[in-house]
Amino acid sequence: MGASAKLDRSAILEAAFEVLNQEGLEGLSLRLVAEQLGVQAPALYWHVRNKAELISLMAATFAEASGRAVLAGRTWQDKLILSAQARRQAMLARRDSARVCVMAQPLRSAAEAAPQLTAPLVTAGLTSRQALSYQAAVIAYTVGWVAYEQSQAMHDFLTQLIDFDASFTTGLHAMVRGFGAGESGS
Amino acid sequence: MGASAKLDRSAILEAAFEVLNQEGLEGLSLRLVAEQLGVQAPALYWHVRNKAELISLMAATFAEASGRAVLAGRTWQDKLILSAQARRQAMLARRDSARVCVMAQPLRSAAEAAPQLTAPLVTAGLTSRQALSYQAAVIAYTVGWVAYEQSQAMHDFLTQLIDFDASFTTGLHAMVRGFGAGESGS
DNA sequence: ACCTGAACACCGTTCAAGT
DNA sequence: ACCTGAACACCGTTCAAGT
Repeated sequence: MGASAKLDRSAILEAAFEVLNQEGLEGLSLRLVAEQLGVQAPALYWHVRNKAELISLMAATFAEASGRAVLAGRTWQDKLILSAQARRQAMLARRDSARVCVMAQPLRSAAEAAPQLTAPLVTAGLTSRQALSYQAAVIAYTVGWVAYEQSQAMHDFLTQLIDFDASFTTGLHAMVRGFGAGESGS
Repeated sequence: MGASAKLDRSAILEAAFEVLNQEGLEGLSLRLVAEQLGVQAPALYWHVRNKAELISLMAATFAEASGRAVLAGRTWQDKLILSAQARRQAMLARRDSARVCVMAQPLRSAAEAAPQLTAPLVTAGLTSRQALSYQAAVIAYTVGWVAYEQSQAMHDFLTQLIDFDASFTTGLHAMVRGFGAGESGS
C-alpha cells in the first residue's frame, strides 16, 4: 500500500519480494511493485533499467547468501555443502524463488562473478576449473531442487513420501562425495 | 505463417515450439502461436485449457524423452544416468526449455506420475522411496544444469572455461555414485 | 464441434512535462 | 535529479455469434 521512506533500489527490491510473496511470479508486475511503494510505475525506471534487471537483482540475493556461507567451511567439500544449504534456505524463504533464479539473466558478466565464486574453493585446494565445474553442478542441483520443492502440486504430493530436507541433503552429499571419488580412482 | 493441416493439440504444440525457438519464452504468446497456425488466438482455447497448460504440455515432452531412456539401462545407476542424459539432450534441442520446465505445473497429479517414473528403478532393486528421492535429485540437477547452460551470458563465458558435456556428466556420475556409497557405509 | 470478432482488464515501456 | 500522466503496443482470456 502507499508507503513512505525514499525510493531506491533496495526499497524497490523489498517491495518486489513482497509482491512476489503475495502474487507469485506470474503476478509480479512493475505496476504492483510501484503501488506497494505508493508511486507510479514509470518512477521505477529511474532506479532500475527494466523488469529483467529487477528480477536479476532478486536472484542475486540468493547468490549472496550462498557467497557468505562458502567462507565458513574448511575443506572444499564443506564449503560446497554449506553454500548450497544456505542458498536453499534463502530461496525457501521466498515464494517462487527458483523461477526467479531461472528467469534471471546474470547481472555482471559471468567473467567477473566467477573468480569471486570460486576463490574460496581454490584456496581450499581445487583447481579453478574444478571449482567452477563443481560449483556449477551444485548450484544447478540446488536451484533445480527448490524448483520442484516450490511447485505446489509436486510439494503436496511428495511431502508425504519423502523428506525434502533429508533427500536434498542426501543428493548433495552424494554429489560432493562423488567429486572426491572421481579424482582418486574408482 | 498461415498454415494448413488441422488444428489439434499436437499441431499447437509444434507451433508453440517453433515460436519458442524464434522468440524465446518471453516472446511466447498465444497470439503468435495462433498466427503460426493461421488461426485466431481464441481458437486455441478449444484444444487447450490455457497458456499454462500449453507450457505444461511442452515440458511433458522432455519427461517423455527421459521416460523412454530409463528403460534401457540394466542397473538402477545406469537407468538414472541414461534418463538424465536423454532429458538433457531433448532439452538442448529447444530454446529456453529449462525455463519452460520450471514454469510448468505438473499435468497429472504427481500421484499418478510417480509410479511410472520410479517403476523401472524399483524393478532394478531400489525401494520406491529411494527411487523417488534419487529421481527427484537427478531431475533437479539436470533441469538446473540446462538452465545455466541455456543462459546466454553464462554460456558465452563458461563455454571457454569448462566443457558442458563433460562437467554435466561428471556431476551426474558423482551424484549417482554417491547414492550407492550412501547405502553401504562411508 | 470448432472457429471468429470484439471486447475487458491487464501488461512493460517510453516520453513529454512537471517539480 | 526524480516523479507523474498519458500514451503505445502488446498480453491472456471470455463470450457472443457464426458455420
